[in-house]
Amino acid sequence: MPELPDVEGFRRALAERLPGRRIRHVHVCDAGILRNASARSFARRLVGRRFAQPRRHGKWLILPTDGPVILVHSGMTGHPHYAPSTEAREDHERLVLTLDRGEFRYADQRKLRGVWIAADDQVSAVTGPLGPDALTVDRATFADILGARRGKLKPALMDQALLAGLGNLLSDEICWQARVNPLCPIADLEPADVGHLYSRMRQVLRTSVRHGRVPGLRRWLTGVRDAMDPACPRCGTPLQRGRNQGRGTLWCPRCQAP
DNA sequence: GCAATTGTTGGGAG
DNA sequence: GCTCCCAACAATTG
Repeated sequence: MPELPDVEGFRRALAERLPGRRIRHVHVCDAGILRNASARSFARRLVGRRFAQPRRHGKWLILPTDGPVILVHSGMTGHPHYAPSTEAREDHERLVLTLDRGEFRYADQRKLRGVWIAADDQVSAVTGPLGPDALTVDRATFADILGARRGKLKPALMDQALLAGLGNLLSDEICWQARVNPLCPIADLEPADVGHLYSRMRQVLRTSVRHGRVPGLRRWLTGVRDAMDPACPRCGTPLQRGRNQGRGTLWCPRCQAP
């Protein structure tokens, strides 16, 4: 399910357990999950290392050690987590690092992304270009990013190289709350629209991070988007469905008139 | 069987 | 170069 809020939840949970733990043993249950190393070299480079404080940039979870850095991208179904050694494994557990106390585990049903290893100064070579993190970007930078972009709003919000962390659900939610059409050309936005987008983005992200995921609140678009014939939670108008970059897009034709 | 799903990537079109 | 769209990746669900 991961978008930024999920990954931030993973990070916070790991931050309480991982720092200082030493890696004793590496068990790669499914080598397909390792994207830039063999199971053998992955293990060789990590055994004996000690975890430091986990970080996050957009949807990337960054797990530094006193040696290399482990990079996790959860795709749609990945779940990095800490567990006591005695705790039963989840389904689709792909990687288990036995620590001096407990285990770091990575479970992932679909394996759309996975796990990378890199030297500390090679992180961006793995992640590729990333814009500022959506949770901490300031208002002026946000406006500058949109101002420099030519096309439609939603593809820009979802472009990780522009702004890191927003996915399909969050982008729709933010546009709806800001009452801006997701397919609107950015050039047509008023300065006030950009301001609303920024404010709603902050609010949506804060609330979502508090929930550890994008919540399906009744007064949010997320609360109705899986309904058969969803209506706008604000005005009751039947919502409109579209397709954008192969993903479902949902908006209110009245509140978000193009 | 078909379509859809909250992730990214690469190729190709305009 | 920028922007956008599709197919692909994989597994499951309606």
